[in-house]
Amino acid sequence: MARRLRVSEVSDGQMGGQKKIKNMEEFAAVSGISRPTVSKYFNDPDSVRRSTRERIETALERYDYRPNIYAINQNRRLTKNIGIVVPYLADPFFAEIARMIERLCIESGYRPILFSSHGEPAIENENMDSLRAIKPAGVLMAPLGRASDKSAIDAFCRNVPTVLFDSNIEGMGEAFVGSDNHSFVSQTVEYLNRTGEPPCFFEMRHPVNPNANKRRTAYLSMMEMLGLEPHVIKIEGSGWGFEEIGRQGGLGVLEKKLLPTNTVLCSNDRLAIGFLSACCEKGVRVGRGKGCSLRVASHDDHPFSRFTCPSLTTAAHDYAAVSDHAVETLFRLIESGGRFDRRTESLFPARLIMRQSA
Amino acid sequence: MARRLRVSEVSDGQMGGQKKIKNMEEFAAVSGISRPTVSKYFNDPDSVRRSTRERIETALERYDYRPNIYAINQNRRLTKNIGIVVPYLADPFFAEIARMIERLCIESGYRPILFSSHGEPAIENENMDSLRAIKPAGVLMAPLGRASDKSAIDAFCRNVPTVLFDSNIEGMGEAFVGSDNHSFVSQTVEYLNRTGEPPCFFEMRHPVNPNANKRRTAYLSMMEMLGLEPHVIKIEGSGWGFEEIGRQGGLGVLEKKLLPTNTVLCSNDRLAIGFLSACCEKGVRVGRGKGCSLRVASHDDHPFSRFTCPSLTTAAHDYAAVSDHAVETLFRLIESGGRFDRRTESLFPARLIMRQSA
DNA sequence: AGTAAAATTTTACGCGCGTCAAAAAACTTT
DNA sequence: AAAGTTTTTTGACGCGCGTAAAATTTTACT
Repeated sequence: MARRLRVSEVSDGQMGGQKKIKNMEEFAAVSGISRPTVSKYFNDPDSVRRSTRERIETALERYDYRPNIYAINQNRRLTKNIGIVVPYLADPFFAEIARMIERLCIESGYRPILFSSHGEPAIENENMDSLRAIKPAGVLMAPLGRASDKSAIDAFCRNVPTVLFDSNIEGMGEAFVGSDNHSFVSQTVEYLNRTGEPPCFFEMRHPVNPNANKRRTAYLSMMEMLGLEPHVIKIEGSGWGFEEIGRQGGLGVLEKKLLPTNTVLCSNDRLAIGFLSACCEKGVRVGRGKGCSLRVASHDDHPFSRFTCPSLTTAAHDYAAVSDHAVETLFRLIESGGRFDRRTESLFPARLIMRQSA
Repeated sequence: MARRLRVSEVSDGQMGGQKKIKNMEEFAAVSGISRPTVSKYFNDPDSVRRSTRERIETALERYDYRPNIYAINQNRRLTKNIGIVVPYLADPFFAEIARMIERLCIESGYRPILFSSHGEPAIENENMDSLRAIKPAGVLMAPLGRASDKSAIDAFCRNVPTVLFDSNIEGMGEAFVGSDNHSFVSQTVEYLNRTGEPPCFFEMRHPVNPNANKRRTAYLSMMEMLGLEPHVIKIEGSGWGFEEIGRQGGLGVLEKKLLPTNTVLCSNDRLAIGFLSACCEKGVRVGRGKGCSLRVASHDDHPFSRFTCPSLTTAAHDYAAVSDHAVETLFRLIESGGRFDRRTESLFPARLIMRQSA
């Protein structure tokens, strides 16, 4: 009854390694190792003796067996899954950062699983439900922000080891990793002020993302520090179609000539892309050369901002640093059993990218 | 021994529904239904009597229990997972179509899982490995194209019910759903020719995507049909950074004045975005108005093409039709046991979007 | 060679659920 | 009310693997 198979019994005669391995039992038999040891090998190849490891790996080449992931996850207390949640995957910024995070997870032997909330709180909640179902070792989450169901996120973070990134929600998750908005704005404002008229600040009246608020605050304090009068232009619109909102808002201020200066600092690149589109439509030449009546700058270094007309001067995220540190923090969190003694916030500074628009 | 728990034994006294349910056994106990019947309910709520269903759902409200997904998938012969593979998620076109496909899958009670190949064949192969591991009911795959490891994809499609979309690989997968490239090109060429000089065709010398070849062929046959002399401009560059490739190529042809006509038809929008960026840099005014020396059009209706300067005239995919039909085809395939009698190819026509660039 | 330490094998149980067959109970029909 | 039909319950097995304890083998070391 269930006695262990011996090599000779499962040998495939003249087929030479064509036998299909159904489970770890059979694979252990053909590799001449006991199943528990094989199991140990798959959990950590270095935990078995070298000669054992080599025998397993030899068998692995011949029989291509892979442990059933569902059986593994059912029995392990912690899976190797890592959830990644971004608010809006159609934004190349998030696609890019998700890509870097995925790669780092894979390199460390984890299985990243990517979710997008598509800008909708209901989907964000669904994603958290899906995440609970897969019992991840940890989660890296960039929340929607203002629209998020705060209590749902809070409850989630209490159950699942979570590191927030990009967009901070006070007190939630075991840590936050993001960009230092003050660094972004101080560099753009300083540069614009040094090379021309001081900028007005162009943003949505009801931004979905908490970074927007920090950027406005930073703008105001920067202008005060420089002894300049701030001007904040708030445009209408809701949702995640920032380019269109920026375009409509841009058409509005250009038509009504509401701009107090010849220099516009947009809260983020996607808004700026829309604003530049509006300038083009209105025949307003943008840039710092002669013949140009307007300078436009922004924040984020969105993948497309290099290709706007004119190319967009902006403050760049340190994508690599943010994703590296977020992943590293999550790994530390997992090793600490899912809890930190205190919540940490890590902010990375921006790098000014000077292009043609300002 | 393992005798069934009765309600009274698991009642939580005065806590009123706070007891944590560990498994289906316990949930069956508190709902007063046997475990096999509860199991049946979760597989198909309509397969149990109405009164039974209501008792289960009442208990569900009080105790929020969810079956362990790993145990389910281990025992079911077919999971409810559906794999979605796109070649490059940082391209908003794919992010958009992935979003639509995800939604359709969820609505039908499946669990979509999204993978991006990030433009690299090695990752595409890794993704197929990951997909095998999760034993999906079916897979919707947009392959990399020319760079794909064809034999790996072929082997994969033989094991897993797969529908290809966007980019066709002859004979692989049980079906293909995509756009009709001829429809795209015939509309743009016809329009450009009717409203001005006939276009030259601007493309990469070694396009990664098979649609590019079809578009060139369509351009040539269209020009022949109209009795016009075709001009194909092939630019260098490799990889998935199409905008930068288009920009470099654009700078090249503008500097060397290689354009045979004042009208350029780009193979795709991302190339066109780069080309427009080059025009801007070179001070070439693009559009159909006076003062403009160049017209530019393209194909895809990329999410950003509305915001280029000037906005891009292009031929739009029928995103909805392609994703609808791809998902529907996959569901039919799953119901047919994973095989079709013959491979079908479904192509959807384009819609011309006239904007400012041509 | 002898002994202790480390690694492996045996043996056995458990995870949470799908699924089956037979028995019991609940509805339906005339 | 009896017979027939549908649904549920009971009891049991299996899925593929993690894991623990005890027995055994291998390795390292004095």
